[in-house]
Amino acid sequence: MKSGGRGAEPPVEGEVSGKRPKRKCLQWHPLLSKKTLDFSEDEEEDDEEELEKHPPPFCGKSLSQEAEGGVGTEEEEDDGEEEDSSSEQRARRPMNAFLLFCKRHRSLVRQEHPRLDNRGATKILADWWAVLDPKEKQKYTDMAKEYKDAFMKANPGYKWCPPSNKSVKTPSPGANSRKKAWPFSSEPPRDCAASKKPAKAESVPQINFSMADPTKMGGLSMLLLAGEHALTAREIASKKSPSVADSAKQTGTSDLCQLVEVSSGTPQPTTADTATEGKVSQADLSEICPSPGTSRLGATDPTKPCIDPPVPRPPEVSSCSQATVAEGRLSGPTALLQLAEMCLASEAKKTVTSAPRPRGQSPTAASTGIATETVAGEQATPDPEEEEEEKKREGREAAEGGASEGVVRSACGPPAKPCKRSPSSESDLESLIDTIDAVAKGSWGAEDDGEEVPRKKPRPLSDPGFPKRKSRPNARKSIKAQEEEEAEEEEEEDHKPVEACVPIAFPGSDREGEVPSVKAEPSASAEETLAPPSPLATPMKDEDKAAAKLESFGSRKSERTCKGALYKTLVSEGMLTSLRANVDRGRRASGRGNVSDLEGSWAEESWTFAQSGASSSKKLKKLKSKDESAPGLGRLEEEFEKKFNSLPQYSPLTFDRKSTCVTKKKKSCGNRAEDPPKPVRGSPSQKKNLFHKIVGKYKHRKEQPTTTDKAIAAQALTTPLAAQGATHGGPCAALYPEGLGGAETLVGSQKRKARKRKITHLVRAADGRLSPAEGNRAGEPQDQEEKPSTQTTLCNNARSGPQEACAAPADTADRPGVSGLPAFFSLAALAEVAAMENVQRAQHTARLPAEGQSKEMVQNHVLISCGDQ
DNA sequence: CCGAATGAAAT
DNA sequence: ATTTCATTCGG
Repeated sequence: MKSGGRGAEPPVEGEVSGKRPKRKCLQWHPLLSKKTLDFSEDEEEDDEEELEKHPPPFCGKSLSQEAEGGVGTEEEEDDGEEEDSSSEQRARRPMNAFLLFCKRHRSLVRQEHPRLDNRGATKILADWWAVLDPKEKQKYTDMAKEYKDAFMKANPGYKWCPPSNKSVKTPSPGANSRKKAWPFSSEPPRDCAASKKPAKAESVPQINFSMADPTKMGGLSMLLLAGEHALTAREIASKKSPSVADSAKQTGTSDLCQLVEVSSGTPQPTTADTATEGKVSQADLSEICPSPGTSRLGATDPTKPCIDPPVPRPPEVSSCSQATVAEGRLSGPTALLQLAEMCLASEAKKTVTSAPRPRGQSPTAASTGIATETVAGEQATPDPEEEEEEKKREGREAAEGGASEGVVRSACGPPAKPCKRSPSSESDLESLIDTIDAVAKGSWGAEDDGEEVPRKKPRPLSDPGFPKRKSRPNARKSIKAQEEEEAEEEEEEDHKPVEACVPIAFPGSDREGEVPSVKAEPSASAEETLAPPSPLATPMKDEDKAAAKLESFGSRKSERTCKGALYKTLVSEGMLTSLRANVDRGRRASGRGNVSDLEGSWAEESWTFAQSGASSSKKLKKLKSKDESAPGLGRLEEEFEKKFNSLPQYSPLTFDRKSTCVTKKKKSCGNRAEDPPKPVRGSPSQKKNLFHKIVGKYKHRKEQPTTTDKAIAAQALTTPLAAQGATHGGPCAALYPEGLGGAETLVGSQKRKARKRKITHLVRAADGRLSPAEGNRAGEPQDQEEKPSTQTTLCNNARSGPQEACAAPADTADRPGVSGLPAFFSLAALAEVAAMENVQRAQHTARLPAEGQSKEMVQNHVLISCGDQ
């Protein structure tokens, strides 16, 4: 249907006749995080957990099957036969290095160029990728490989292209209408779930992957994890050697294999498994609390179930919470929030028993209401309202994120763990988050994994008790000022660029940045996402900060506990369904340990961290939907995520920073320290190469320069200068020209030839330039921003070190293009170009940008010139 | 749902 | 050599 040829998508359920729809994929992947839909709410996550916990869960049939490879034959496909699942099941192919890169940086790009659409962003990303330092690239490549390997292990026979197959079928009812995000859910559930689920119920609505998926996920994830884990470790150890991958792989493989085996071992036994599951689902549910934890992690002991929640809850906290609320939603804490909510709910129940929940208020009101409630609850008693809250939440968890958090805090009571970490967070947000985390987490552990290792240090500050918001400041301070934002940041960077830079990245931050992806709310869009609810703080700052680093936080036990309790309650009450979402989150938060983890590095910590902070945070907030993804994927996802996060993220600044250094003096906004580090500098020769490259690129595609390019150019120019500026280097650094060697592939320049169908856009304009469409499309929108940004970049660069660059550009604010370019380009040439451009464009675009465009042209020319030189 | 990009795999 | 599909998300 649909127009498109293959389309099957929409029909998701629909079967398809179509060819292979992509839909079916299971997507085990971790990263996929985003997808998520919303349905997640419904499902019961618990099951997942439980299942997960059990080692062999089972359901996995599909999974296992795949893993096994089947029983013969082609794995996946077959499934289909068995269950339809197969159809759905098909896992999505693992992302390649570039995709990983895109995923990681797209948000940044978008941040810079809000107006730019994804296509444009993709282009930029491609450019970045092209110039990315080989080393950096290698990281992504390795990860991709790793990912792929793990994936393959998990799905032995996986074919990138589905055998024609059947199509999909499986109409899953709508579950995924959108994308199929979680295909698997549907299926598995069927098997396993079927039995159990029904009873429960209502939840049923569909999907669910509740059990099945999770289960699977669990299995997979474990596998993956293990594999990754192994790999990672290895990688870390020998990060240097290129071949690492292989070795790692092997190692990983074995581990994975084992895991796989384990899991697969179960496969057939579906029955048994199923039974188990079923059990779990229902029976266990009630008990869930303990069981999951226990089973899940042997190590971790779930032990005390809900202790935390009840306990603490200092008044102070409450105040904090309020503050939090005020701020709006923070992302990070989402998980916490949920947890809190859960806790709260549970408490409430206990106390009050369920009460009616009015819920009348409209959503909007809800938030407010909630806040109020929260407060009230704290002080006085939990009222029925709380439940209301739950419901509301349910309805719109996302929106309320902030509020909920607050609630959470109060409810759960912070265990008091003081940990704050935050490397860099600066803004209130951070502090808030930290606080929350701390509370929630209680124990936060270490973070992570080997790769990231360096940074960690969560040094807890002592927890002074949270004096309301003040805590925040204190915290910050104590931590050291990361937040200082402006000034401080710089300094910090200077101090330890390296650390800061560490590729590792900030999981949290990342997410934040990405979060926006939530997609659900367009309106909210970036701003909201980024910006904290409360206006007060500068939104930008927050963003930056967030982006900059927020880390995650994790809360495990407490949440878990809470969750368990809550869960129980809910279950008993039947609310489970509704809560499910929450639970998820909670669950997620709790994260269990999972497996192995051999070294452990990955394991708990990672996810812990990931989970709460990172992943959930934003996403959840906005939509809860996201959760699901998380839940579904669960740890696996998280791990990947974590790993993913560990990948270095380069700041756009590098390329271009919009910011405005000028505008704000502070770099605060503009700068985000995000980027790493890469010192990079290029030698002249390198530069030259770079230019060549660029030139070539342009030749091939004349497209617009895109920010990147410009940036690059700028960079190149500045580079030398910058070199010293290393400190700052941050900005410049990222990409370094070096790469060219060619080894990498020249990809950048030559974009893949257009497919026949696409060719259209290739048409050349009269001038010879690219077709207007292209040029315009990308160019225009970006132009404005780009231009400035470019300049900015320069400025920044300059700032960093050399003033030369700056000076020039600064002067000519007007003509960015020209100004930016270094003197050495022939002005005349530039001028001509510009003139031409202007003329042409002028007609078109009247105002604005004529320059901008011209600039582009100019740059191109310039570049070319350079090349020649 | 297409598309822009890169890459891996399949055909 | 070409085609699929993975991720993103605005049109």
